[in-house]
Amino acid sequence: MPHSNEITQLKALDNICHRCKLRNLCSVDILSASERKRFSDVTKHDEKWNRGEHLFFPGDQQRYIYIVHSGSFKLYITNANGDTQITGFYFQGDVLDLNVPNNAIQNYGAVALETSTVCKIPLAEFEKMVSQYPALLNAFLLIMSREIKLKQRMMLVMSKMTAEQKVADFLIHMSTESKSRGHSSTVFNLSMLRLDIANYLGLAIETVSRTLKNFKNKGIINVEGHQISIENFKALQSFLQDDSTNTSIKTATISQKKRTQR
Amino acid sequence: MPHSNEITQLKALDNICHRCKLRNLCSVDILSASERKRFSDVTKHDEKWNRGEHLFFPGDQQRYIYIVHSGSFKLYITNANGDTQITGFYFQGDVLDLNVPNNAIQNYGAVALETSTVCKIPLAEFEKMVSQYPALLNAFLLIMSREIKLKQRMMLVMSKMTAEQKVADFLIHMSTESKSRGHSSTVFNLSMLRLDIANYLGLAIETVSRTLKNFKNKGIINVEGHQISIENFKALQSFLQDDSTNTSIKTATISQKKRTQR
DNA sequence: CGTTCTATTGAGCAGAGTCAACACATGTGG
DNA sequence: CCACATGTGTTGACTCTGCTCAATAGAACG
Repeated sequence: MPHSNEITQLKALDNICHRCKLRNLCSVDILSASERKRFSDVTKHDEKWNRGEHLFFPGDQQRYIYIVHSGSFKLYITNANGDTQITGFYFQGDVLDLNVPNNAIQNYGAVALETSTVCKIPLAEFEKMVSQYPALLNAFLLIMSREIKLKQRMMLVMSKMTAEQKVADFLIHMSTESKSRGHSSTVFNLSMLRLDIANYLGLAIETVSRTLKNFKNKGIINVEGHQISIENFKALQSFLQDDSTNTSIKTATISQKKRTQR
Repeated sequence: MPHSNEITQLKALDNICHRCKLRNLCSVDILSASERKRFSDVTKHDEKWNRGEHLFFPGDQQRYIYIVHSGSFKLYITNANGDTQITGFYFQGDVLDLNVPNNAIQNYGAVALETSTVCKIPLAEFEKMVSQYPALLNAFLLIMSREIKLKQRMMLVMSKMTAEQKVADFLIHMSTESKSRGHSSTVFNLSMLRLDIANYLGLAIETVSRTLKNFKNKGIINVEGHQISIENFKALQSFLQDDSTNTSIKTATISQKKRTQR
């Protein structure tokens, strides 16, 4: 293959990968041009998944690492009882399933929340590359570390927050995610169902519905189906603050702190 | 240094590290003799920590990886409000803080639950070794992957289980941990306080106390302070099973399934 | 051997779950 | 293109688990 052709390909690749920004492993910042070329060659680009389709199932033997190129996915685990717990939502540029050692069987599944595209890299190839290009190791570590931190944080959210706080925290989180991808931090789309939000936060779906309504009535947010706009960001944040000093919109609700720590 | 001397040192090291078993990075199975020697040289062995002392604080800049050699630790995170959430307990052979990229500031702390000893490895040295010895990468991946899985599982525990189920699950978990270290799976010591258990599971301390009492009254466990013995393992497990088909000891309690999934 | 930490026990309350009915949207096939 | 079915979301009424408050009892430590 002539050299000029490779350059052309690489430019096209950069064009595609550009959208994935810093979370993407083949980011321009991390790898050299030749490394990227190698990466690109082993990657399957832009495969399409429809809403509700599984990227992979619990019990599958894992052979790929997935990078969300457009759209969104939910990750969930199940236990012996068939209870399921959504453990995270993944958007453009996020990396799925980095944490499964080669050929291990993962116990979780991933489902598209809307029409989405992913790039996938064979796990074996990826591991080969990690040992060859030390620059990758850091990116790798960073992603897994981020994953652990997010999960630890969710443990706190689940055990220490009231329903109101959980939903407020979720909206702030989604806002931040939207912003970090160059979109609006105040107006965005919740691609997941109310049921998914409820499951993720450890609430009943009715509670999520009521809480959103409540926020809307107070003028803190505007919500029409899956379309969300945050009208008063500070009010949302104030739900997460403790206590007494709280001068927030909170009117009737006697905002009682939840649980455990006294 | 004469060769025979190195051999002697290595034997002594193996003797120490033997206890750490498979979770330990310097395990005999993973590294060659020379690699182990190198590892040993950069490791500070067997430093002692008393109950209540911090191995590290939230906000510290991380410079070491810690391996629990004896005793136990709790890991916790805090948020802006000062709420704390215990995210895990760590015992002999467990690796702490593998997931923090070099020089990053971690947002969690670790506290000794009893008099304990740890080996510590400078993070920089460790990363150097990972890039040199590919065998380490796998061990590394495995540990982080295990960490993520545990946290994901705790999300499910916290959002889907009743208080009774949480405590039952915790006891089974502790039993498994004890067994995996070559100790008894039925008689063991809970080195953490009731408060820690409660915090970890997202319960009030009173609820933990009452649930343990309840299990004791039913003859499922025997508990005297921190000393636990499990009298009826199957009964404990049956709390985690769903439903109707449940032929467990559960007598009066109308065992209602919790939350969300219908 | 008192002081402080930790754990137990009881009483009462409320946040959020369950159950149930309905509303709205989307999609499918006759 | 309408009728029906199905999936999703909202709202109301009621219940219950597990939290809060409070008081006391052990353990541990200096």
